[in-house]
Amino acid sequence: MQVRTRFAPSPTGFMHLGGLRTALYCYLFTKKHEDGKFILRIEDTDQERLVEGAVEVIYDTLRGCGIHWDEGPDVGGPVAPYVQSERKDSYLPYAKQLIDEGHAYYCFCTKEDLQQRREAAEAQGLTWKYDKHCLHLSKEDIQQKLDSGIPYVVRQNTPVTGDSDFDDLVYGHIMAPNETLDDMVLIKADGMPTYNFANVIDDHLMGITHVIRGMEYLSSTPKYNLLYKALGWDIPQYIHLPTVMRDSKHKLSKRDGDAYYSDFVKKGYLTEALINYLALVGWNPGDEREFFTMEELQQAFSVEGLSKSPAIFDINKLTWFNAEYIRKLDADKYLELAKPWFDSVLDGKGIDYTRLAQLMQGRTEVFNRIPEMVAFLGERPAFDTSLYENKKQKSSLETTPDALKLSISLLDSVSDWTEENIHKALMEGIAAAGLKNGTVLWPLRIALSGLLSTPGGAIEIAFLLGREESMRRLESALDQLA
RNA sequence: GGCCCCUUGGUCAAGCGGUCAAGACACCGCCCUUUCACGGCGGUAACAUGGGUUCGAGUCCCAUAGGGGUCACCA
Repeated sequence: MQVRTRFAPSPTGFMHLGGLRTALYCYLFTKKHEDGKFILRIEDTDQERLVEGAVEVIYDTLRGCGIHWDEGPDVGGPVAPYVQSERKDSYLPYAKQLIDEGHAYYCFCTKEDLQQRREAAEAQGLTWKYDKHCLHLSKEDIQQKLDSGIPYVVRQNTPVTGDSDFDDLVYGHIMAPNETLDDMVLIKADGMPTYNFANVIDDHLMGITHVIRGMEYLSSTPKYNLLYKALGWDIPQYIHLPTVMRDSKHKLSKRDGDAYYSDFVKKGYLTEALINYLALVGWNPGDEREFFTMEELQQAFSVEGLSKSPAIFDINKLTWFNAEYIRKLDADKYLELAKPWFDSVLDGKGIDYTRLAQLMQGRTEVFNRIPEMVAFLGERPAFDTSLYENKKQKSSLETTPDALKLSISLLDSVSDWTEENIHKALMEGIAAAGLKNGTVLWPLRIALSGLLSTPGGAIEIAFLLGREESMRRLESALDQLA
C-alpha cells in the first residue's frame, strides 16, 4: 500500500518550530516508504485570520529546510486543489449526508445562547457540553428556520453511551467514553467547515494513510473516528507527536520571541543545525549518533524512536549544534555569512576580514554574538588597568610599563607587518630581554584590546589592527599608566 | 472540574525482568596554551511516591502525587 501523509499548516505568517518538527517527521516517515507521497495542504478555513504572504512563508521555510512535498498548491497533484478554501464546496454535501443519516444536525443556537447556558452550567460546577438542544427540533421547525434564513451551524451527533477507542502508533491504545465527547461544530455559520470536519473529509479524499500531528489532537481523535465510521470510510493510522515545550510548564509559544523558525535564522542559527537538533527533540535513532544530514535522517528515522513524553526545547544544545555546524563550514562560506555581522561594527575600519574570519570561525556559536566579540577592533573599550595584573602570566602593574615599552620598540622594528614577522620580533626580543612570554604578551594584548579575553592572542590582534593603530593604542595605554 | 496523555540526572535521552542504570548538552576540575575558544582527560548528578506480581522490577499491574493536553462557529 502506498503511504500518503500530509502536513497541513494554517497560513499564519510564521512557521512555528513545533510545526516544523511535525513537517520534518512527516516527511521523514513518508520517505522511509517506497513511493510514499508527502502532501502539503493549506488549512485556511478561518477567514478572519488570513495573512498576506503567509503561504509563501510556508513554502520558503519548508524548501529552505530541505523538506519537499510531492503534492501541494503550487506543484499540483491528483487530488487538487490543496487549499481548503478552494475546496469549500466539497464539505457541505458530506455534512448533509451526515444529517440525513442522523449523525449530524442543524443547530440554530446563537453564540450568546451558548455562552449563557455554558456559564449557567459552570456556575453549578457542571462540565459544559453542548446539550443537543437543536437535535430535538421538529422537521417542520427546522425547515421553517432554514427558510427564514436564520443562521445555523451543523453539529456532529455524538453517541451518549459506549466507548470509542483506537490505536495510535506512538501512544498505543486510547479509549474514551462517548459521553464525554462534545457535539462539535462541523460547518460554521459562514458555510466554511471547521478544522475538525475539513480535516476528516480532506484526509479521506486525499487518500491520507497516516495522520501525523501534534498530540493536542489526541483527545479529539475519537470524534474524528466517529465521523469516518458514519461516512463509511477507513480510519487512517495515527501518529501523534509529543509536545515541544519551553519549560516544564509551558509549551514553546509565540510570545517567547523564539518559537519561530525565522527568529532563529535572524539570530544566526544555521538551518542544518536547527533541523538536526529539532529531529532529536522527541525522537532518537536508537544509537549514539547525533549528527545527521537530511539524507541520514531519512535513513535513520523510525516511529519506534518517537517518544511519548513532552520534550523541553534546549537552546543550549541547539547552540552547541550550531557551533559545531559553523566549525564545519568552508572558510569562504563562513566569511560570507559572517561579513554582515563584521560590518555592523567594523565597516570601513580596514580590518582583514579573511584573517578575522579564520580566528572567529572556531569561536562563533551563533552569528549574532560576533559583533560584541570583534567590536574592540574598531574601537578599544575603556578598561581598568587592573586587567594588566595576571599572576600566572607573571604580569603586574609594575612590570607592565616596561613590557609595553619593550613591545613598542620591538614592533617598531618590524618592517613588513605580517603575523610571522610580528611573532618573530616579539619572541626574539622577549627572549633577549630574559623575560617570560606572558610578562610581555599579556599586557600587550590587554593594551591593544582593552579586553580580558579576545578572539586570538596579542600577535593576531596586532596584525589585524595594523601597525599604526597598534602603536597608537600602545602609546595611549602607556599614557593611561603614567 | 470531566476526559485523554505523560513521569530515568538541570536538559535531551538509552534501557524494553537480571547492567556497578549508557551517551550527549550544560556545569565543575585538570591538561594543552601569550587570553578566550577548540581539543584531551576526569568529575558532580537520575529511575516521583506507595502498594502489589516475581526468585528478581527503572522495566509488568494498581493507586497517589506532579505535569501537559483538551473541553471554541481557532486550527
